[in-house]
Amino acid sequence: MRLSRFFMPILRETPKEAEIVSHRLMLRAGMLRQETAGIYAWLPLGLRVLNKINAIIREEQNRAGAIEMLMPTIQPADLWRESGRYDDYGKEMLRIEDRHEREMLFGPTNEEMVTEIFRAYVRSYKDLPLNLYHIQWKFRDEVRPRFGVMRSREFLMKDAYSFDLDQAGAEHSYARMFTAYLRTFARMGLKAIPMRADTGPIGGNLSHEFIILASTGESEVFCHKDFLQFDTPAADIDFDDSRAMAAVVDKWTSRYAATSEMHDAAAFEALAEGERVSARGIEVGHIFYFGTKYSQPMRAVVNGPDGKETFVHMGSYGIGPSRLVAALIEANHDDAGIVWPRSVAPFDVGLANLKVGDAATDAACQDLYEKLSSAGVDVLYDDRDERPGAKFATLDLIGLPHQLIVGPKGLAEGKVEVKDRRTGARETLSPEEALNRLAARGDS
RNA sequence: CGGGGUAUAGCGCAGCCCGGUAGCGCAUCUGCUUUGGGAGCAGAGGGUCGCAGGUUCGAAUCCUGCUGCCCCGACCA
Repeated sequence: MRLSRFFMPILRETPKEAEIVSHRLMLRAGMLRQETAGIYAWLPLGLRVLNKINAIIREEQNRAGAIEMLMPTIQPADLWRESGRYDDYGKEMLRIEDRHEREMLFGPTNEEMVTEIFRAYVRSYKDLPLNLYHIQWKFRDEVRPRFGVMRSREFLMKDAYSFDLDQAGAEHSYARMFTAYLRTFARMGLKAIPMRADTGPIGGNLSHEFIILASTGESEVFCHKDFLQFDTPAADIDFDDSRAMAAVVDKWTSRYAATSEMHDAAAFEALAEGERVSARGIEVGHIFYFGTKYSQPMRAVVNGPDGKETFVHMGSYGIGPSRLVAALIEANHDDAGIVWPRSVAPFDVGLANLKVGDAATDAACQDLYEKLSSAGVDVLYDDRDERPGAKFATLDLIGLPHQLIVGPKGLAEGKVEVKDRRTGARETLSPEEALNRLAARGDS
């Protein structure tokens, strides 16, 4: 992508409404535009990151055996009357009336709808286990939206719903998602720690929040330092092996970990001093097992092996991709701007032409741009007629993992420069060496 | 939902107390010079001063009402 033809409205000054660093940087980098309180337009750069995150989530959900679908944002109120949540949910639910004066709502979550779909088609235990997920916009009319997309009213959510014949099966499904979540966050370069959680309005009796550690996080968390060294489950782990799945959950729940709401100070103090980690955290995922809470009132039943009808056991599993964009920035930034982990960066490489209009520099940049692009490297080519300082500042702000800096001074000696955004390390290389270096990184 | 702020050009702000033809910086446009860490000079464009009433010869400024947005708390993927 040529920057001169891209739409990336960066700001030099921070809009005053932005309080936390991720919100400030998202506005400054031209990723996001607030339309009204808690409702945002995703500009091209922001959308690229959101899509990268979604792609990782999809891969890991699919790997764990979940199946993607897409349910609507607007739902009929009657569905929610069946579960009893239409009245319970309160003012956080955005209620709408259509032209026929039918009561509708903008979905804050999808347990009712997915249960309705399930019961319409599934009759036999032989079709279980089943896990359906989608990535869809949700609306919760928060009393006080704040911190940009960290707590917005409209937000994107990946929500998965599992259906099993009994509790043992449901616990296996829970463990699959637990494992998938560990892998998902690890692939984004995040240290996510599962913490036992309240089940809230979703209901149920087994639940974990996945909290990532970030110095600017919203809430205080306490955990054993072993979590920082635990290995992420491998990509080839057998998700159908219920023992292997249970082992993952056992391992990742074997040490103390709690948010401030669930904190047990005595238990934490019982740990040796060197084992205690208290930090700040951001909730990026939340999983629930809630048994027959919805299948019973909504009559989602299957015939078991014994020929009798049984209410299915369900769980639901949420990740907020839009919040993750902000959380990733909270965990990855410095004074100059964002520092994207490779796996979610909007582009792999920022190519800075330091003297647009200089024939040799233009030609060298064009050549590198074409060769990197055809090698599968996603390049943002800054071909604007700006001074070098402005280009460096822009590239640092938007945080692409690598900068390829090409100017007449270097070219006179046959050299270009490759800068690593995270470490700041610079290498002076020939264009061919730079190409090999960056193309190799594009593979992983 | 309680408490506190704030609203003037795309962004950041001054002007308001003490009423008199709306200003600064950045950004944008034109020209020239410049080009390895947010350039310089010269010029230009851009605002029904959040909305609605009121007071006044005259309101960004004073008064009344409303609305948006932000922050702190209680609540949350």
